[in-house]
Amino acid sequence: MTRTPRSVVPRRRRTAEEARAAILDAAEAMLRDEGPAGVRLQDVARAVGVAHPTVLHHFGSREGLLDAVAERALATLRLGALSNLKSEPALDDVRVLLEAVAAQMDGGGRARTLLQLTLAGYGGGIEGLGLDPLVDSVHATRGRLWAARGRRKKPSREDTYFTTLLTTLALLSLSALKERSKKAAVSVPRFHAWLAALLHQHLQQGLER
Amino acid sequence: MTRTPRSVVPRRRRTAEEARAAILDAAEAMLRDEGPAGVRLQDVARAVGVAHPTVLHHFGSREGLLDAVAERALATLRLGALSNLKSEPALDDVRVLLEAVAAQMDGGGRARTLLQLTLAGYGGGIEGLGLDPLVDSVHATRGRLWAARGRRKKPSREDTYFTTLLTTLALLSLSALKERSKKAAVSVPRFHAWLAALLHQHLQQGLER
DNA sequence: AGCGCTACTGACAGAACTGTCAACAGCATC
DNA sequence: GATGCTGTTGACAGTTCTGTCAGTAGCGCT
Repeated sequence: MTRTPRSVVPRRRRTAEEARAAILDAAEAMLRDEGPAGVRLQDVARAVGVAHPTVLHHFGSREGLLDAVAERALATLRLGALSNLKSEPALDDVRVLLEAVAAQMDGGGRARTLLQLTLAGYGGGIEGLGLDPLVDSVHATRGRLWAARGRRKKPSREDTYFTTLLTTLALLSLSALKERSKKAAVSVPRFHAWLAALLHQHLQQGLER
Repeated sequence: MTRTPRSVVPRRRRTAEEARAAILDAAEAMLRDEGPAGVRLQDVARAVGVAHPTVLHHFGSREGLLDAVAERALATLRLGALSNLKSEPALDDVRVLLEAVAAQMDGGGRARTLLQLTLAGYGGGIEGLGLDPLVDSVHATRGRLWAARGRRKKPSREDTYFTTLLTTLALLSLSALKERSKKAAVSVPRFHAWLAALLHQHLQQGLER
C-alpha cells in the first residue's frame, strides 16, 4: 500500500527521555479519545514515527505504557489543580477561580482523560483529584471573611469541602458531556456564571438551619 | 484446559428476543466495566453460554451489537429518569428525590455505563440525559410554592434547569468516582444530605441580587 | 578514527479477534 | 412422523495485536 519504506527515512535517535515523552503524548491522546483498550502499540508507534518494538523497548510492555500514561496524566492533573492557588483567591473572584478550574478541565481534554483513567480503575477516585489544597485555601479565605464580618458560626471545613467537591464534579462531567451536545442547546458560559453566583452566595452566607 | 466440550451441553434454543436480551445484558456489563473497545464477541458469547457466531447472527456485526447496547442502555436511562416523576415532588422532599436520582445512577452501574457511552461518542451529550421532564416538574412545583408565599419574582426556568443540571452532573460523576475511593474517605451520605440542604435552600430562596 | 552504549529496527512467532459458511437441531405446524 | 423455519454451531480464513530477538546505527567519548 502507501507504506513508506522506513529505510528511506533516516533513523532518528532521541534521548530516552525525549522518546518516552513523545510516546506518552501519543498514547495519552489515544487513551483520551478511545479509552485504555483503544491504545495500540502499533498506532502509538506510527504516530510517533518509530517502529512498535521501540515502544516496548522504553516501556517494557503495553501494561507498562498504560501505567506510565496514567501516572503522568494524574500527576499533571494534581499539579494543575495546585497551580490555581498561587494567589489566595478572594471570594469575589469565585467566577475567575471557577473559570480557571473549568479551563483546567477542558485543556487538552483533561476531563476526558481523567474519566477514562478512572473508569479503567487507574486513578485514586475522588481523592485522586487532589482537592485538599484547594479546599484549604478557599476555607482559609472564607474564615477570614467571616471573622471580618463578625459572624458567629464559621462554616465547617466540611461545608467548604463539599462546596468544592460539588463544583469540581459538575465541571468535570460538564466538560466531558458538553462536546456531544447539539450546538448551544446548553449555554456553558451562562451555566458557569449561574454556578459562580450560587457559589458566591453560599460561600458568604452558608446554610441556614 | 478446563474447556467443557459444548457437545455435552444440550443445545438451548431461545426465542430471538430472549437471546438478544441475554446477549445485550452480557455486552452491557462488559461495556460498563471496560468500555466499548473491551466488548469482545467471544467473551460476550461465553458469558451467555453460546458460540460467538450466534451473537453475529443476532446483531450482524460487532458494530451492530454495540449500537444495540447503546440504544437500549440510553433508552432505559431516559425512562428511568421519567419514572421518578410519577408523583410531583414536594420541595420538602428534595432529599428523597435526590436519593432517587442517586440510586438511579448507581443501580446497575448506570452512571458508569452512561459515561462510557458518552466518552465513546454514543450518547446525545447533555441533552441525552433527558432532563427536561424532571426540570418541568420541579419548576412547576416551585412556581406554585412561590405563588403561595406571595413572592414577587418567580425564579426563571433556566434557574431551575441549572439547578437540576448541577445536581445531575455532580451525582453522575460522584457515582462513577466513588467506587475507587479509599473506603469512607468521603462520606457519600453526608454529601447527599448537604447537597439536599443546599438545593432546598436555593429552590426556596433563589439567588439574591 | 575507533569504541562502547543503547536507541532503534525488521522479521518472526503466537495468540486473539471478527466474520463467513455449510451444516446441525430445536420446535411449531401440518 | 414429516417438513420448514431459524436459532445455533464447529471449522476455517484473514487480519491485527503483543512480544521476542538478533542485529543495525546514531552519538558521545577517548
